[in-house]
Amino acid sequence: MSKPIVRFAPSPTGHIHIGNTRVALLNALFARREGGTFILRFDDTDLARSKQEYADSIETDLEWLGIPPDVTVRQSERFDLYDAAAERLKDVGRLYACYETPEELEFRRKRQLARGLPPIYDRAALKLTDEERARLEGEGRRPHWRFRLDHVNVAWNDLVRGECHVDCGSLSDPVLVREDGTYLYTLPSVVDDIDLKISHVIRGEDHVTNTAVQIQIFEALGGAIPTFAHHSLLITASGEGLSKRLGHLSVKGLRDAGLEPQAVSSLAVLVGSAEAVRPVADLGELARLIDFSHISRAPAKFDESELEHLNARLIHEMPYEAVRGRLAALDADLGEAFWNAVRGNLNKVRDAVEWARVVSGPVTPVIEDRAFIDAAADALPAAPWDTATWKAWTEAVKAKTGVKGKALFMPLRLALTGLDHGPELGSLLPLIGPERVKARLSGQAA
RNA sequence: GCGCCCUUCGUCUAUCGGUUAGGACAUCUGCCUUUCACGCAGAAAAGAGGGGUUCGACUCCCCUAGGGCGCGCCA
Repeated sequence: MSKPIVRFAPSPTGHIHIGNTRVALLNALFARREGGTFILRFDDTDLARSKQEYADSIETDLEWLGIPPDVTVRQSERFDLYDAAAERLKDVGRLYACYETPEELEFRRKRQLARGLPPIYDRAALKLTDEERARLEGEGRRPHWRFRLDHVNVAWNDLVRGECHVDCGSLSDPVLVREDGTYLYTLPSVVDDIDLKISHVIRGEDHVTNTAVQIQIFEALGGAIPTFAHHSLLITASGEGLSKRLGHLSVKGLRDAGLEPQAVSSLAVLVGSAEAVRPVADLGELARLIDFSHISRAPAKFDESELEHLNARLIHEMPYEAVRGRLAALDADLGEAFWNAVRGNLNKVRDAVEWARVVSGPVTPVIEDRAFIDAAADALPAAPWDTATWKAWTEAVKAKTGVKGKALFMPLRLALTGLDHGPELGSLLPLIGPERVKARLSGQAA
C-alpha cells in the first residue's frame, strides 16, 4: 500500500466525545502505522455554529490523546475551491437551482411520510421554465442548489462492511449550496478529499448513505475515489446511540475526571473489534491491533465503568518514570519506592495524593486497644528500616502478645494510616519512617 | 412509513457446514500477603424465536421479533 492520507473532519460546534475519539484514533493510528499522513480538517462551513473555542478544544484533545495532526486545514478558508467546483457542476448540468422554502420542503416531507412514502425531493425545480425562474427571482427568491443524482445503484468495497451498495433512485438530490451561497458539508468534503488526495475515508456508519452520493460527486468532478471504511457506532448501555447524543462523555470531561489518555484510546479503538479490550500503554502497539476487517458491523455498547477498570489496570503497571512529573505537580512525588508501593491501590493517578499524605502526614491514628498498640510500639525494631522491617516487627509483636492474623494487622494499619485499607504495610512502613511511626503509635497526629 | 445493516456468555467478541462453541473484561471461589487491596489460579456463564436446505446448521435461505443507521438549506 502506498502511504495513506487520512483525515479526521469534525465540525467545531461542540466538544468531541468518545465516538469522535474512536474515529480520530482509527484514522491517526492507521496513518501512523502505515507511515502516512493524518490531517485534521475542520468542517466549519456552517459559520453560524462553528466556534473557535471548540476548534481549540479539539486540538487540545488530540494532543492529549497523543495524536496531534500532521496537517490542519479549515474549510472556512477554502471557499474558492468550492466555488470553482460548484461552477463546474453547474456547467455539466449536475447542479440545479431550486426555489422551495424550507417550510415548503418540510411540509412536503411530512405529507409524504404520512402517506407511507419515502420523503424524497420530487425534482419540481428541474421542470421550471426560464420564465418561472425569472419570476421567482423577480419576487426576490434566491435559489439553493441541488446535485442531480444519477438514479443508479452505487457500490463500493468497504474495508469494514465488505460489499456495499446504495440505490440512489431512492434518495433526494442533495442540497449542496444554501440560499445564502454557503456550502453544506457534502460538496466541500468531496472537494477537499480530492484536493488533499485523501486515500482512505474512515468514519462512522452514519455516513454510509452519504458515501453513495459522494461517490457520484467524486465522479462528476473527476476525482479519484478513496477507499472507504465505515465502522459501527457506539451505543450506551441502555441501548441508545451516543455518537451524536451523549455530550457528557466528552474527551475534556474524561480528562478532567482524571482518566489516562491510554485508557480512553484503548477502549475507543478496541471496543467492538475482535481484539480483547485491555489497556495498551503504547499507541504504536495499539495501532498494530487495528484491523478494519475485524471491526464488528453491529453497534457496540460503550460502558463507562469499563473505562474506570481499564484506567486502574493501566496505572497498576505504570512505571515510575511515566508519572514522575505528574506526581511532582501533585506534590506527591515521594520517589520510585513510594510509587511502586501505592500504584496497585490507585484508580486515578491523582489518588496518589492521598497515599502521599498517609506517608508524610499528618495522619490521625485510630487506636482502639491502647495496651496492644503500646506493646507493639515497644517491639519496634531499631533503625535503619527496610522492606523486611515490617515482617520482623509483626513477628515480634505476635510472639509478645499472642495476637495474629487480622487482629494483629488491622489495629496496626489503623494506628499507622488511620485507614482500614491500603497498600502493603511492608512497603509503607520504611517510607513513613521511625519518627512518624512512633508518634502515630503513641496516638499523636503526625 | 421506506431503505440499508445487525442479533453468540452480563459486556466486547472468535468460529466462516462437523469444535467439549474459544478468548478478554466484569462476577464468584481459591491461593498469596499471618490484614484490605494488588497479583496469581480456577469456576460459573452464550448461538433472539420459528420455518426450511443438508447426513449434519451458530454458520446458508426465508419469516417474525428486537436493535442501530439513514431518509435536513446538520455534519
